[in-house]
Amino acid sequence: MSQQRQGNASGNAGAVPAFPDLPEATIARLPEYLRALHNLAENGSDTISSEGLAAAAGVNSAKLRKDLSHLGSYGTRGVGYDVALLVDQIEYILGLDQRRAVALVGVGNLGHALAGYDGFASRGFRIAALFDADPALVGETINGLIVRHIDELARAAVEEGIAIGVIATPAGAAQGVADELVAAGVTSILNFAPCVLSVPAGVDVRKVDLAIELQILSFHEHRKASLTALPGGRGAATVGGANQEAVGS
Amino acid sequence: MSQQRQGNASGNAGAVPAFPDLPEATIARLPEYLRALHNLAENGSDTISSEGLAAAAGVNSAKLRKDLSHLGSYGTRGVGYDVALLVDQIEYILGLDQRRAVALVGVGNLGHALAGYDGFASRGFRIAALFDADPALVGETINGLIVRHIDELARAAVEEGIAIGVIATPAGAAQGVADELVAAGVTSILNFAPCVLSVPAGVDVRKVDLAIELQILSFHEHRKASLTALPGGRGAATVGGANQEAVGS
DNA sequence: CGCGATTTGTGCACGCCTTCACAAGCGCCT
DNA sequence: AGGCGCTTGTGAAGGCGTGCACAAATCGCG
Repeated sequence: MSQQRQGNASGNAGAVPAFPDLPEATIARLPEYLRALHNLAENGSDTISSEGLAAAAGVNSAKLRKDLSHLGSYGTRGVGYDVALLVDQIEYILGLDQRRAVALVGVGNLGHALAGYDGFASRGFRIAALFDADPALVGETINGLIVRHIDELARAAVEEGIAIGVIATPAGAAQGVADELVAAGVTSILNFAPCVLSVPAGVDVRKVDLAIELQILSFHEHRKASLTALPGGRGAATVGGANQEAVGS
Repeated sequence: MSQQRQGNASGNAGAVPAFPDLPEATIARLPEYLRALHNLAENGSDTISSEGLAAAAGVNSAKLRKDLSHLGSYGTRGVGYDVALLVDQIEYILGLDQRRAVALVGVGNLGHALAGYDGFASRGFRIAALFDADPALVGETINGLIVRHIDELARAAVEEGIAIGVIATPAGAAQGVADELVAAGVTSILNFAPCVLSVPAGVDVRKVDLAIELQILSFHEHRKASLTALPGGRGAATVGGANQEAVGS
């Protein structure tokens, strides 16, 4: 263990410390740990055991320890992890120390809510610009930001240093918007439109489809119902574990 | 292959056909296939090859074939899959043939948008009731539905036959709402609040945290940036594949 | 009717992730 | 100073999911 990070040998002043390559599954859980740690810090905890943090994040402790060990972690045996230090570590790894600017395209029903969602601001992001193709929406002010026409995307992206784009348009418009985002230099896209996006290599896309989540739940409902209906089936109340399946590939 | 399903031996008239237990990963992809199939059906396609459907759903064809084979699927070698038949199959498995009633708790910023999101209605769900704890919001009409006070949840849940609940409250209120949902007989919960819910066995919880998705993208931005900054690092444009990572455990 | 082209369904191997179990390390108490 | 209890970090095993590559099956055409 004890990866680089923290005063690395080469006289290089901080920054760019030969990036550790973490398993994707671990990366997807880091934000969850971070949230739990922030809660703990607010409650005045200085240190936390893997058991305690795991409970707060909804995972088992072995998984948590292995995850943290991947980033050359700083725990003390017999004591636990230093909350403040761990927060800094994870925020650094996730690149949250720099407040990233996000462009949101599509301020219809869902986009409007996202523009006003304070969970972004409170967790390291700044919605820097809003766009829409509908002239009726352009000019409207949401949360102190003016909705601009999508044609201004390229210019605004450069001005604001935007690297992440959020697509909240109807499915039909999403691919076009994605192309424009990529052309404007955006290299990460969060897609709420129910469709597959095609983007060049080097651009990351994550998709969130609200209906799909419900459909997965519907499957489990269907399964549970068919089990209880079964002649010898044991009751639903005791079937299956209460697994808190989190989203994230 | 050739699982049960479709005229099973026992004289059982349809319904409850000894539920096949599919891998979770497969279940999470079925809704994606379903969406692609609906698109194809609208375009007038009668049959589709695994290659074609895989492209439309953004996965590789081997994976798609294996997924479909798990549900004792109906493809014809040399031809492909019957679109209409496959739609029926998947909708049956997902339990979408019955239009499921959903209760939405919390009609603040995000909840308001979810209440108006037509993607739910168009994909097999009916938002049957809206709830909030804030008296200022109770009584408001959204999309033809009146917001009720949360105390009415139990009664409404029974009346409407609600089995799925959506939590769109602040994190602090989420656990309490979850408890009330469970008490009202809800056995599946979609949680948008950034916190871990604790529920009894037999209740399924899926979590969607919008900020987490951004944080994962932020990590990749950070990684890409540190690679390009590296002395011998190859440019960002060719680093990493354009992997369309979908959400879902 | 037979043959070739095409596409499904799947056996198999590989790699990732999870989980267990335990040695190593640290602090505290005597 | 020494020992004891607690907690981390990790080696190893097992399970799950992915992707390849091919045999089996079906259609269309001559």
